[in-house]
Amino acid sequence: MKRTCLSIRCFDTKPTLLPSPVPAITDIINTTKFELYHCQQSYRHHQSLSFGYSHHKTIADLLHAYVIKNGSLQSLGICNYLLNLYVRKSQNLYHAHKLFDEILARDIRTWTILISGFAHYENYKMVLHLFRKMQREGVYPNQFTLSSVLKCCSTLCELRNGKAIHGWILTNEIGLDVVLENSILDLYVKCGALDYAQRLFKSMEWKDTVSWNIMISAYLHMGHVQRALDLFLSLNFKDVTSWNTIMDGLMKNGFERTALELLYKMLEIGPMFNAFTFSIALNLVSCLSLLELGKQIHGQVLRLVLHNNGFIRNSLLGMYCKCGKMEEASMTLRTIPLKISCDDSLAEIVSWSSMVSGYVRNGKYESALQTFRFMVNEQVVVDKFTLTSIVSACANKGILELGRQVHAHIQKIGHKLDSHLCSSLIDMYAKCGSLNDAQRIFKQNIDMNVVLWTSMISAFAFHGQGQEAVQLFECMMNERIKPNEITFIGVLIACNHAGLLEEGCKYFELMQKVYGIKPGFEHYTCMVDLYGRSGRLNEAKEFIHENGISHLSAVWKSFLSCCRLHKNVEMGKWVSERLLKLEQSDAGSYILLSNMYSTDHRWEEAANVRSLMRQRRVNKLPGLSWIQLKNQVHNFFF
DNA sequence: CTAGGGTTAG
Repeated sequence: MKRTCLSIRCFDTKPTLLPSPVPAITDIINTTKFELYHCQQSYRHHQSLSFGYSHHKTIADLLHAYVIKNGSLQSLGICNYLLNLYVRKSQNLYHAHKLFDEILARDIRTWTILISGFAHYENYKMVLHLFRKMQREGVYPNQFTLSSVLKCCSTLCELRNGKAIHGWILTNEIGLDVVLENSILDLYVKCGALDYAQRLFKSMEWKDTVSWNIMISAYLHMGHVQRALDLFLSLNFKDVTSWNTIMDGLMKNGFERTALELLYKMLEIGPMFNAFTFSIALNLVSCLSLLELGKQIHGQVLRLVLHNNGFIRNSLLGMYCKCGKMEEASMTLRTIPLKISCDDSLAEIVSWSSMVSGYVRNGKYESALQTFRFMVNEQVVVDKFTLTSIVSACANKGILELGRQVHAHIQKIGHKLDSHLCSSLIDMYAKCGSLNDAQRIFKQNIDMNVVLWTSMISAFAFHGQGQEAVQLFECMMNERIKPNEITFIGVLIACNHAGLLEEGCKYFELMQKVYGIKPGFEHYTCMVDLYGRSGRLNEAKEFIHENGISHLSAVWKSFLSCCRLHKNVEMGKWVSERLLKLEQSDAGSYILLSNMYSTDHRWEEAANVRSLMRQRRVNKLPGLSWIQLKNQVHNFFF
């Protein structure tokens, strides 16, 4: 039975592979003899080799063997055909490269097939290597090779190489068509050379819609939103890409509402949506948390049978994750189509890592870890994206062992720790109590960014080592790394722990005056805490009024615990009245007040607060803690 | 030319 299936498959697929331009090969393949030979061979191949060995590959290999046997390697036409077969059908670039070396008389087509093949599989180093070799051998590149090489330079941000090629084209007077000029334009944009792009754009005789679209995306990449919008609006003819580009760019620059307006406008007067539009629309929906609109788009996606598109599926998944609908997200994940091609496998990896990060984002660490275990069992590729989320889950669950295992695993497979993974690991070791390990990772990392420094500063703050945290913060500013709002939260907490009132005030001012960061309620709470803990209750009160933050209950809670710390019961009473007005049903406020009375041995008043809680039916959730001993988690209630 | 996944916040 197996044999029949295989033969049918081979015969079925054969016609698509008929190499019509090369008569010699066509003759061979058309003979029954070859067909039989091929089927027998492929049957043997299927038995001896692991599954996944495609019939295309078999055909290319057999043809290769046949060609060598018959001495047809001299025929360039056959060689190029065979090379193309390796590149396009069997996707075996290794064999293609080997064959390429065997071909003695290579023409420009031979080079083009191989170079565009490597470009297609994003092996850009090889593309550049082959291009240089080609130039050394004195072969003149054509438009196809040039556009492959230019795409490669733009992906690698190789501005120097790109400029050299542009110069070479100009001096050798190669015919520049719009397509090639657009590639160069895009190269300059991707490398961030806006001035070069503008100069080229002005000098271009013919500009098509693609050229204009590239300029729109150029302005958006540089953050010149208004210029991009003006350019977009001034276009007489806007294609789908123009609309897609402007909406995506507006969203990424923080103008989500404008992007949404344009989406509605596009529906009314613009061109038909394509797959890109749906993906962008779904991302827009997640940014704005418009779940209902998202569901409508989901319906439309199903109606148009676009749900098998990897990008769209992942945008859907991301939308549900960001809206907190994990059930729906997991449903989307479960509908991965069976057909898995080269592009789909990446999409699948992205789907899984989105799912894991979604669980972590929504605080469902246990589900994240479960998904991870499932992935390992089912041999789904776990890459650095998934690992980063998993380490973060370990950090928040305090599971040092798994965290260490993941760290060891990363070292074993030789992954370089990038900054995201490092920050996650630092955070994990710090939260699991191993400050030394956190420090070791921080020191071994070479490319430093804000998040990395912030993680380490917070790690010190977390361990009560305020002085070290502040020192590190000073180092960071010396290195001219710009702190963000989260960095300042860490620094202010550190000042709190070390009782550094003056420094805290200094940094709070620095944040606003030098770095232009508007304080959020976390910063205000830290400051109130800082004043309060130092015993300056009146200054804390003044601070609250000066900054107009008396409506924030977190601020008053922090203030109240300071009153308890300094046994200022009268002030505490006054504060708790305000607090209870703000939040009638929050157990925490009652508990704080009652605790303050008990600290001062005013048992009766403490009991009154408790009975007030009962009257108002406010329940305190019991505290829960746990410890992991020998693979078993033990829970404690308070 | 345009679309998808990760880190820091007692």
